[in-house]
Amino acid sequence: MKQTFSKEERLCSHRLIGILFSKGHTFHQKPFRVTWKHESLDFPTPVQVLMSVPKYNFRKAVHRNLIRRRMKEAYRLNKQLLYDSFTGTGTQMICAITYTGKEIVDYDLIDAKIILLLQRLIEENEKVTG
RNA sequence: ACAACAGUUCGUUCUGUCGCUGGCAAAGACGCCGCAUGCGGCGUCUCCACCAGAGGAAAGUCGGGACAACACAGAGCACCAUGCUUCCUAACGGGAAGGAUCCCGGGAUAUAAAGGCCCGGGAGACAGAAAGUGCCACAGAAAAUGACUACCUCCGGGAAAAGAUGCACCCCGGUGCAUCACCCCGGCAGGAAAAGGUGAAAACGCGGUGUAAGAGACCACGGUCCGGCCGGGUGAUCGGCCGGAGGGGUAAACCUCAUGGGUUGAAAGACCAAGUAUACCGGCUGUUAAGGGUUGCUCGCCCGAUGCCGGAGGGUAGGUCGCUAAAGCCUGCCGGCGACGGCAGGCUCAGAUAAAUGACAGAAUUAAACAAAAUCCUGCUUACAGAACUGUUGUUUCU
RNA sequence: GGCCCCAUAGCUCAACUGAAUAGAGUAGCUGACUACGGAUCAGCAGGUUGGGGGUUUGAAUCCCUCUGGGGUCA
Repeated sequence: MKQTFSKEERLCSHRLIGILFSKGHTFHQKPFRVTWKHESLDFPTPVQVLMSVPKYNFRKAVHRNLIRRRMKEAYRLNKQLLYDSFTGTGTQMICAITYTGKEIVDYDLIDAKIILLLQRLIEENEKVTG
């Protein structure tokens, strides 16, 4: 099981980010807000994701970096759950995870909540693919 | 040894597993080219290893630059900034050393007081108020050509018991009249700035002479300011002598003087690729031009037929460079009180572009403070657990 | 990343080039009016002028610095 998090797995295109936030679907998972949309990509990876911590809640760059790195770490270690549900379906997805909590949370809690929202995304993907 | 203050330096480390960004070269895949047909070259991608990977403040964006574009010919006005001296620096509103002023503490001398002198510590945007304008509430006579009270002179009036002088009468000490002094009231009069409750601030301080009353009007002592000469110092300035002045404060009020500043900032800018609309509406002009050109204005300057300007709208939002070898860092020596500079040797130390330093476990002391590069450098300011060193002061113990 | 602006009573705003009690509307409290409430009338309270420092006799105002908030630039 690969645990990498390379550039192809991150959402970098300005154009796709604009499409995602204007036309994507949204749900909430306690400290996070998830925006997702099915989209065909130029890369073989099943999902492209971006992580964001808004400046409104965390004024200092150090705190934003800390939370975003914990989110990235949790996604990197658990993303195989999501990838397994996409194998063979041929669909691709773009997704944004925004931290909406107002205080800094430990890694263990972030890890548990990331697993929950990945399972929700798997359900949404199965609705489309049947 | 402990505590306080000041300054300087550092500001987590190691091991294992997984992961991120850049570099490097070996290997593999793909594409192109050359031919000697399975080898070479070039480009892109992947990738085992290996190497490097946030700060003293990276922050605030406060000051100054480098660099870039614009119109980097030029002139004037306006505007802005700075303001003791010398030095450091690429430059600065930064820094070093010094000077004067002010404040605090102590001491000596002297005494009417203020002040000055010596020692120690501290502070500040520290040019000019003697070029001009404005302002200085309330209180107070008055806040800057000072005159309200009180004072003096002059003028007018009043009062009269007592005073002085002169004249007259009675007749030998009295009476009457006039004038003066004293007293009171008044004045579009003058003098004076000494006393006066106020105020943040009151027209050099104090003592005398002087005068109608007074006053730096004059004198002694002291203090402030200006100019000249002599001496010390690169200079600010200090000391001495001579002459003069008497002038409230405020320039982080306008202002004056001196010095400096063109404007805009890497979303600057250069190149490549892709794509769209040479469409629509309104306005303007014919070469001695309309109009335009990231300077506040005027002049000047430049562009100006593939017409220009404005409105509304359409397209793109990818890549390369700028982008890190620099006013660079470390060590040693030399010069300088110091900031700093010079010489020699060595080193190469993030370069991302939705944006990289993390997670977990263990150990050292245990959980480690403040806090994240975005073109770069330099200073300032602000935040900050802990550690080390140096100096000063105080207390205690030992010799 | 650069540039610019703002902060005054619980709320919305004044106070012009410094002048001594910082003012108005609304909200609040008390009383009057009313059978009760609203409206109205009278009165009261409410401010470290975002924090700190400086200039000045005197600062909401002028200067410096910090904090918080907002705008703008391909």
